[in-house]
Amino acid sequence: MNFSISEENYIKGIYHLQAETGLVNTNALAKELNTKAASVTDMLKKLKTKKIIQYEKYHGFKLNESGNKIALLIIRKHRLWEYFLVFKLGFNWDKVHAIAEELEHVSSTELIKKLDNYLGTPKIDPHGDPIPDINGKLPVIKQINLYGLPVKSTATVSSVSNQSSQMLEMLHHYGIGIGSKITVNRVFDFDGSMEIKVSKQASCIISEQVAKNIFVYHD
Amino acid sequence: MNFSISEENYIKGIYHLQAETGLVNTNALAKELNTKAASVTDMLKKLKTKKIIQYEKYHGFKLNESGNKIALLIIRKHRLWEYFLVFKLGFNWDKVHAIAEELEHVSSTELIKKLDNYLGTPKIDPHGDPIPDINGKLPVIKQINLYGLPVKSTATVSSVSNQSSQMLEMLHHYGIGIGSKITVNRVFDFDGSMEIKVSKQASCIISEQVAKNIFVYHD
DNA sequence: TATTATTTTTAGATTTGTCTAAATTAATTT
DNA sequence: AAATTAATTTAGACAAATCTAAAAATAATA
Repeated sequence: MNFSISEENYIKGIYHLQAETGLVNTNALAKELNTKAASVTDMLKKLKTKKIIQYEKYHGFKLNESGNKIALLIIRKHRLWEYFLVFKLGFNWDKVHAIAEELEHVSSTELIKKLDNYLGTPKIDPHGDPIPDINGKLPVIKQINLYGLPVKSTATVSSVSNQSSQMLEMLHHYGIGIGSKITVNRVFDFDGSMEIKVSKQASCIISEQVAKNIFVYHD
Repeated sequence: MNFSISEENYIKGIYHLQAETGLVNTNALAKELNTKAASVTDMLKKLKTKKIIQYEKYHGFKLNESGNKIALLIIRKHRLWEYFLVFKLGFNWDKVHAIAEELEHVSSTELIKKLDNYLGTPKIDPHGDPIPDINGKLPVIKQINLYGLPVKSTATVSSVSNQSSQMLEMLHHYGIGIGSKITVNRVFDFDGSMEIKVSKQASCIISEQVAKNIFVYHD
């Protein structure tokens, strides 16, 4: 079945809200999509006839199985485009959302297949969110602490627990960001500092404290 | 000023038709855009109030100066995306038009700036059509015959005069396509055949006849 | 030039997505 | 449990883009 851009935005909106609350209510979705409750009700009727949602008047709604799959495939497009914008075009990760909102509605599935391949089928987007696979399955990403990563092994940065500006400044200095590939060269027993290699940069040394705030996953 | 996707498509349609005939007529544009004459008339009124076209009822229409610039900037987006699809994602050049039709309506100008830079500001798209610059100026491309290209100089393939399947088969064998970079190593006086290097492939030899059907431009 | 044929425009309807205001249902309080 | 408040839906309107059918203007031809 085919969906309009507006329908796709509603599906995505429901997906994000139901993750938090199970059943979604009209006002919440209206707020999420910057629209009015009456518009939401109109669209709910349409999505119900298209058999994408479970919906009882006055009693909330949520995506059904096929609705969820559609949502995940839209999110897949969104996150692949974000990855492209950041790691190929050089955008900052905080500037790409609005552009990806537009790109995600380009319909060609062949395009997304080739884009995914071109990017090396990444598992995580520049914000640290997992990228659903071609079947709409979210990858299970075992995040481990960088400090626990064995010497000589390589992993990808997926999140950072401390989001303070001081921490972000450090990370920027070391050239570490979500998606960076990190290899541990050695750990110094004296103070727990680690010598690591970030992507294709020269090796550097980070403190135990910094390492413990960085989470990575094996590819 | 902002334009809807539909308005952009009309502007582009007028641009392409006026190149051939000067003034465009309603039926021709309706055919070009797969729509009805009445719909065209409606849109013409709107484009006239937006001061994009010159239009006298019953007497044809064409883009004015600002209309032309808008058209060229849309065409710029279209051709940059086509270039991306072919040379980065690996699409065949004959499969990319429909996808670029969608991508060209993504609105971010920063996106196009960065895409252009990422692609190396190409001057010509995979179909051999020139790519307007950031100001909507079409590059003037001096096409010269590959056979006349001096030894040791490099140029980019822009078009092929013989489009027969036999010719295309040859070009495919040599890995030559629109956009390929060709360096002339030497020319054999005996039969006029040329030793050339195509992009990053190993050198090969093509006949004078083949060379004379290939047109290139200096970057 | 008068008539016919073609092209273009107008008038009015349709679809999609949206809105406001009023009505209905559900939830909360007294 | 009745009254009040909040959430949701309905009714009806609107804008954008499209269409069909009819009217008007232009072009072609006898």
